[in-house]
Amino acid sequence: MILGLLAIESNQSGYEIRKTVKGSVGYFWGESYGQIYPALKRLLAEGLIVARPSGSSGGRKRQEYSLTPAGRAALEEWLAIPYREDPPRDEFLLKLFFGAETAPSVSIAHLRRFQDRYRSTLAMIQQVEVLSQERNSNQPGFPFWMLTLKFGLAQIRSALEWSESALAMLTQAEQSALHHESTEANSDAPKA
Amino acid sequence: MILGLLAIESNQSGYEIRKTVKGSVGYFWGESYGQIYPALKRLLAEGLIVARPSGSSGGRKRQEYSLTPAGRAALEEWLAIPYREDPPRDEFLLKLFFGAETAPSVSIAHLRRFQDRYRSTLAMIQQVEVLSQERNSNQPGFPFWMLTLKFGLAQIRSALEWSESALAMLTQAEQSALHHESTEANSDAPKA
DNA sequence: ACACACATGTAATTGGTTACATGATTTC
DNA sequence: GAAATCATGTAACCAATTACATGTGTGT
Repeated sequence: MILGLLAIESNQSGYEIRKTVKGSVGYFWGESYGQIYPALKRLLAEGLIVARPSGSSGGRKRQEYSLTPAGRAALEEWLAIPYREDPPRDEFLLKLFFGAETAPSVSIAHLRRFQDRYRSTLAMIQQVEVLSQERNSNQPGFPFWMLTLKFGLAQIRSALEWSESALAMLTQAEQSALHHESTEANSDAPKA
Repeated sequence: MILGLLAIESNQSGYEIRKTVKGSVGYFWGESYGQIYPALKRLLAEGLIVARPSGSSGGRKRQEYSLTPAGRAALEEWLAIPYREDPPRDEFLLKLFFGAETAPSVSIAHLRRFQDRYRSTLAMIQQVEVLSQERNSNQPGFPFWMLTLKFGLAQIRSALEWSESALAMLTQAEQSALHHESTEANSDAPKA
């Protein structure tokens, strides 16, 4: 990822890379500082990037990195390797799968959280789309960036559609459960 | 996950749990033996499950596990905790994102691989759907199982749709690239 | 006789997060 | 002068895969 980002724009610092990530590949690839800085050192040691101190624009002294020819080659080599997908781990789906082992309200809460998150990432991606179209449409990578972005949009939209029907089903189930309860406990006439 | 599976069906061995996983939650939650057996030991030590040796059905002597009341409580407690999503890491999208840094054929290859995989998981899930409808439709968990399954179906379908248009775009780009090459090198009249 | 499915486990290694530590510069 | 942002890094810890190790019963 670092090599790729430096290929698109060189002379970035570790801090900057982290920020660039959040604004571009962030929704399908995240890295922490604890990952980036050691990685930069390693890449430097392997001669895939070069460092250059730069007049501290912000706070501390800052290192800017760029690709070396070897780094460029390593990037292309890596790109050609078939991607591997690691075993999926979706805690949301797992909890939903076991929904029958607990109260319906629990699953409903998960679903609402799911919707909230997806709605906000949808908004974020749409914003990135607009900004990117304004500023990057002339860059060679642009078509590919749009491709990944469109993928995200499609996935999120289908997820949100699904979540609507899922939520409808669950709230209905909860209603009938409450109804059962209240008719059963009717003779007690509870106040709260 | 183990607690959940044992809640649905008790008296399962580690080996069996692994198999059950593959046939049910497999496409959104995977575990390896190196994860399951230590976890079973830990759960046993914590008193959340109990072991009982069972007449070796297959090869070696076999341990069957079931939930204890404490395990049941722990499961419900866990289900109530808001799910957390860990940082996404989609190598496919990352490689596609950097598509402009390499030959179009590379990205096309990734996309084809993507389609192949998704088509086969689609087929698998559809098969699970049919089997589950035949055999589990009376179980209390059934509606939730269908929910997660429908989610998978929706995601895969939208991914495949997207991949068609993406592939169309890339093959077109490759064609025009080839065309350029041949017209540019026309005076040389290459044979291969 | 051989392979395959049943069955359980461990060790090495990797990959990655989280929290901590530090500190300068800009902005309010 | 406080807070936010720029900026770099390390250490502790955890989760999880992979490969290895072992062994039996069943079907062909």
